[in-house]
Amino acid sequence: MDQASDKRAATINDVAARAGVSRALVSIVLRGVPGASDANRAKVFQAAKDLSYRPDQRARLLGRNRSTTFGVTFGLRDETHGELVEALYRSSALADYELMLSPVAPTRHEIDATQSLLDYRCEGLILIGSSLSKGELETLADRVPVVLITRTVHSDKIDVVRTDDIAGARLAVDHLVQLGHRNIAHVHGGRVAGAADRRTGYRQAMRQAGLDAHITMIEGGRTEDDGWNAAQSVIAAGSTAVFAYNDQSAAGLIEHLRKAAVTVPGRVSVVGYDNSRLARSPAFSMTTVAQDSDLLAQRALELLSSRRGTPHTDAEQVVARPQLITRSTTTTPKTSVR
Amino acid sequence: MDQASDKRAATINDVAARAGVSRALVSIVLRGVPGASDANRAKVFQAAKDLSYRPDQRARLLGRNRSTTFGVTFGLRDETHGELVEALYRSSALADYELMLSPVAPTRHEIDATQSLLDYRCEGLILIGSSLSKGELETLADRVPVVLITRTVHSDKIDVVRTDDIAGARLAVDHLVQLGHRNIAHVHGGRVAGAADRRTGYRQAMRQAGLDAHITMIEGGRTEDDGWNAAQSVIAAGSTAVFAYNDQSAAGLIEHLRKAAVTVPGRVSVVGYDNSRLARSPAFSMTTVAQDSDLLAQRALELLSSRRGTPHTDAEQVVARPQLITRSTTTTPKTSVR
DNA sequence: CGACATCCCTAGATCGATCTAGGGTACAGC
DNA sequence: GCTGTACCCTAGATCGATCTAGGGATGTCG
Repeated sequence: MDQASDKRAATINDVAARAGVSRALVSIVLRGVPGASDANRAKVFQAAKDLSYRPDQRARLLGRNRSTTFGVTFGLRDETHGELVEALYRSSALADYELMLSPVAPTRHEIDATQSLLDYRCEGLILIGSSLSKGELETLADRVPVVLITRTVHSDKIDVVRTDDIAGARLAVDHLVQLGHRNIAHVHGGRVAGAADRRTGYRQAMRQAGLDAHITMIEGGRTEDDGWNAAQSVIAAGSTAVFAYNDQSAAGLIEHLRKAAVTVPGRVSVVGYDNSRLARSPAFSMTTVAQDSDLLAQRALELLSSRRGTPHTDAEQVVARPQLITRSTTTTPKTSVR
Repeated sequence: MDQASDKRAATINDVAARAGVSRALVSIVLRGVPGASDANRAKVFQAAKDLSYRPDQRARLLGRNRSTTFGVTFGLRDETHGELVEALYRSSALADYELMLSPVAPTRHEIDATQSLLDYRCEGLILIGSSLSKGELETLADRVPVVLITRTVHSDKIDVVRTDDIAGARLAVDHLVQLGHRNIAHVHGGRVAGAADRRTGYRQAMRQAGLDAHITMIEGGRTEDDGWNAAQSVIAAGSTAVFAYNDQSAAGLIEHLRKAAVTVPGRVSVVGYDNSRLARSPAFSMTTVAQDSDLLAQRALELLSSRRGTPHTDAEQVVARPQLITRSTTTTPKTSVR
């Protein structure tokens, strides 16, 4: 009989009929707003339970334009994005927000991903590591509040929540300097979100340590492959330490160095970035710079919800402090160079 | 003026007014169904373009219960799930399906993930690597068509699309056998989806090669950590080759072996599973067994769309052929054991 | 006892689309 | 000229919720 009866799921009308009250009262009770007697409250709850009623989100969202649904774009291939998404779900469960996910992939452009979220009339957009242009971002921001995580942009329409990547890079380099390294190279991230700041931080720290002459920029990227490909240049440069754009590229780099019989950290120390699963895993146990995903997620949600309904006040930049996590891919240099 | 006017997005009424036709005609034109003159078609398209109109998905879905929206659950931490999701988006773009994503994570149980999809009244569910019980799956299947990818279950209510993991495991083992290995261990996946079949395939292949006596099961799992932790047992067992549950655990294993000065593939050959980014990357360049994500995705979508409206016919099991990809973590055994 | 506030509840409009049913034209065939 | 038949178009119901406005009760106070 189950198969026959549940052709359609129970609606609010079914619940109202069973409880012997009006549709509106059911809505009142189930939303938990005042305006119903205890007796009726109980009846409605019971009826809803009996019918295992769950409100239809499509209708609920359509009903009143305060949807409390935020759209999130993220890169399917990017591990750290996954961790941020997790953090967003954690935070949104505490508050009363619904999230809607829209992935970005080589075959799915970010602009399509955001469009799909707008089609559902999300009340706000969280873009993780966006690579949209400033113009595209502002067009979006004209329609709906937008918060960037992990990426920054100079615009008074767009809030940004990010880690201080300059400081993060400096933490990494300072750590290496304190260990005694001088030939410290940076395998950078190219045009990826955050890469510019990490380059800047690297340069600053090197200069402050009086190591201007040792500044060595090596072409890299986001992926293991990019790190792998950078290894030859690292060896050629005679570096005793490397600060990599992120953990993934650091991992590829380490693999290649070890394969070339350049031990890590024996001959070369490596610092990653993100404290991703890879860095935490005993397989790498990588010294790295951690971003506080939970904080970033929470602040992003707070910003969005504070924007709802309000007209453009000035955009905010929330900047979180990074943290160095020392593990076993860094040590003192074996042979003092120069 | 932009900021002022677009407080609300354009609706179908706005388009109708601007084109000087009825709401219904706009709907007809924009859905591309017959029943409008060329003249009006042009007018509607123009009006829609002028207003940069995009239909409201909430309303569209609510309108008629043929929603063509399929829900997808996937593990945020699982790389291969990401690749399947990508493949699903690729396939669904060709056909006319919308996908709605719902992630599973340590803090977000799969049952919540599916519930959220049902709240949007998705017309079908695609569960990637589900770990729900048969009972839970069947409860879902009573409400809406369900297709499992990567995981299997014996039920006439639930379609399954998967790779033949038994055959995949056999490919891996046969490859090692042909290279001359005899002490071939299996670092298995525990209770993870597909793990049982891979164990079975391993055992079958070993027996057929007359290697019953060398069957060695080593506790593993899905992650790099699991592979890392298995390394000691592999060494202790004196294996010259390992077939791992997946690429991630293979990667952890390889790391640990190399760290222990057990060269790969010099002393130990390793075969992974999934042909994930990790396996493809030059950092590992791993021999592995590939699943055809695009085929799986396409078949899953086809199954779901064929189920729409139709009552339960018998569930289907689509089984795809795996493919061995030989790279550089396998070679002939250096020292013939025994 | 009438005025007024409070509390509980419901009818009906509304959100923005789709779909059904039926109303006009225009043209062909008898 | 009448009927039939395409073809094009629209009014209005519908989906399932929320929200507004207002209608009884009941109680309080002068």
